[in-house]
Amino acid sequence: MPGRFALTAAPESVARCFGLAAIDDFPPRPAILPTQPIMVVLGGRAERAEAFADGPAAQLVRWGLIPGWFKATDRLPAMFNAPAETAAGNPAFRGAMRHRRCLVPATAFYRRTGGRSRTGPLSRFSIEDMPVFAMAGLMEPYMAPDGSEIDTAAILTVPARAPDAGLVDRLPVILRPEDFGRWLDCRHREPGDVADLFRPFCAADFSVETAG
DNA sequence: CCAGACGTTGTT
DNA sequence: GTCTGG
DNA sequence: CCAGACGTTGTT
DNA sequence: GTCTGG
Repeated sequence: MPGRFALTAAPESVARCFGLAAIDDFPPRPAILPTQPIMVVLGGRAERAEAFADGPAAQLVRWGLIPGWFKATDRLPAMFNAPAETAAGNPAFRGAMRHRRCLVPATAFYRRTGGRSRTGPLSRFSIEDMPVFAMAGLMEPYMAPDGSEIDTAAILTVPARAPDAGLVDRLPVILRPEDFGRWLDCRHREPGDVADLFRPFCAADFSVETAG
């Protein structure tokens, strides 16, 4: 449940990690917050019916998924995370889970740690042998009342495993490069075919430092 | 059948 | 849109 | 997560 | 301080 993450790698580095044919330049972003634009990587035409590009492509979307059926008069929901355990059946995430699974490139994410009081220190999580890593995400287009369409996204989370339960309650789903293809292939893989990917790294797999 | 709900995490 | 509760 | 508002009434 | 909206 990162409520904050970072993407400070160079654009070429991100392009290489995700097999992107092209990438727009972007500045280092040490503190990315909900409702801000985030980069997502989606599958190409072979993997996704709505895709334009041949291969995986990056685009910017609003961090905070708005279900397509939300009415303008409703309060905008702040769905910046989605619990992976129930996402496939949840009306808010169901369509995206089936048709618009994506990757969210990051170099670190932030969480409060230490007990259930949730008043612990802010900790920075990174992965030593993966300077750029991928969080599993869901993308959903939203048609605004004025006719403009904005693309939105949420990051999937899972409960921390037993050894980490005292440190953090939930962690984002992190995908390994060998699983990118299967996750992004919404044409041939249904939610049930990718549910095995919903396991967190163990906190021991992260480098955790106190952060401001 | 219709009416109404449908979501997250959290103390920078 | 789609599911649940009444 | 942060930024910004923070009023009125009401009585199963 | 605490809630809401983004």
